Amino acid sequence: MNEQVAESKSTRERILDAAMGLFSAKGFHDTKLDEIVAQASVSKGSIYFHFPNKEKLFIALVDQFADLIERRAKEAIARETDSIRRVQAALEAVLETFSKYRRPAKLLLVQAVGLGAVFERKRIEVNDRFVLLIQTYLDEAVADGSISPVNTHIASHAWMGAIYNIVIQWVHTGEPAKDDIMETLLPLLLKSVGYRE
Amino acid sequence: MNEQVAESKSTRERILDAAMGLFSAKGFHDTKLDEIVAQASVSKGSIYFHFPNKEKLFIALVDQFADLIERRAKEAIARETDSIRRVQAALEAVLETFSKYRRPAKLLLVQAVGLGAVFERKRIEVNDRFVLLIQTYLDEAVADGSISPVNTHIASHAWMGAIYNIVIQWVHTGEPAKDDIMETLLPLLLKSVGYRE
DNA sequence: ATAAGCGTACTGACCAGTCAGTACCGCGAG
DNA sequence: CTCGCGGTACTGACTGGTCAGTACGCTTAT
Repeated sequence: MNEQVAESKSTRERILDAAMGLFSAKGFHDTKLDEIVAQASVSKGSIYFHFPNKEKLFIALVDQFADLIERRAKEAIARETDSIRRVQAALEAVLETFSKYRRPAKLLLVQAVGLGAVFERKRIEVNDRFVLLIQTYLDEAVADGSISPVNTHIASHAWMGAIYNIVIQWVHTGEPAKDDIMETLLPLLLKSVGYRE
Repeated sequence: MNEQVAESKSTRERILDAAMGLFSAKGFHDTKLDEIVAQASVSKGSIYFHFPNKEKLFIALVDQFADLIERRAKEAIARETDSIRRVQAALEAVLETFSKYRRPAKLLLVQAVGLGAVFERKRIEVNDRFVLLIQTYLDEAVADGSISPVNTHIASHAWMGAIYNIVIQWVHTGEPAKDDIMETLLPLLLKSVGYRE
């Protein structure tokens, strides 16, 4: 079987863990492969056995976390039927997931920005995935009259930005606390599209 | 005199111009000093005469643009007396300046992120400058009753994020058009803190 | 003269990526 | 059962290109 004994995860996982820790803390360029080698207690060749290059290793981490967030959001949405509650549930799920996984959050929101063209496209792709998700349910909410008509495309981009910046702030300073975020940001976003609770 | 003939700006400016073009398009790491040398038609020695190193050259560009934005915002604020109109004027000025200077906008909002610790601190410093500016006048607006009481700290961070993300989107795709941004984003932000026009 | 301003050729540290080799396992043939 | 075979997972010393930064020299203005 491909079971591993308790003290040692699979090599691939050890690499991913170490890479996540280092990339999220120091960024892509300031993290040397040799540091990942040391941290993960694997050999350099081993990294290149599991990943084609440093860039793809980084992207694998981004994808992994983006998938998780999207899955959580969709699960939360599936649990609700009312359109405005779906929006709310998705927001909660996203914030919940970000705050639960601080290092991946930093990787996705900070360290994945400002690297070259390849990463740029990735970042936009991930961003657009979430924006589209929000927009779908905002449109639904407009259609059934829960909120006033707005440009939902701009609104959803604005929402993503607001969420990102608050989470980035939280990632760096630990402030504001998770509960404060939920209590302030959620109503703020809902009010921005004219929803009265 | 240190006047230059019409066709050639000062060397320092030519360096800054070329660096702005390249950094904003390709990012910090993907821009080679030799490319700046070629683009600016100056020598490498010349760059190192005017700037201590590549990093400081980049930071000089960031500072230059951040200063410009802050100046424009403060000018706009000075022209108004009513607190809510001040907030509005500052927002307009910031968006106006971003949309007028697309390349510097990309430099500040995209390329200055995800570089190492040094740049990180710079980015946070700049972000906090703007957040504080917004927060000051939001607090004023709360105090005089123009808007309902909210956590203005979180609100101003959320606002910055919303603005950033819309501008980033615009920087990449040219969409949404400047006027759409003004017409949609401004009311959206004001509504988010409970302001009724 | 002398120094600010600039040009050019050079250096050398750094680090992603390579590759020849090792360890170990399951499997089918004799 | 055991021996050869091939495949997978992994090792780590080594390489070679890249590029920020430097040394040093020439000019022109004062």
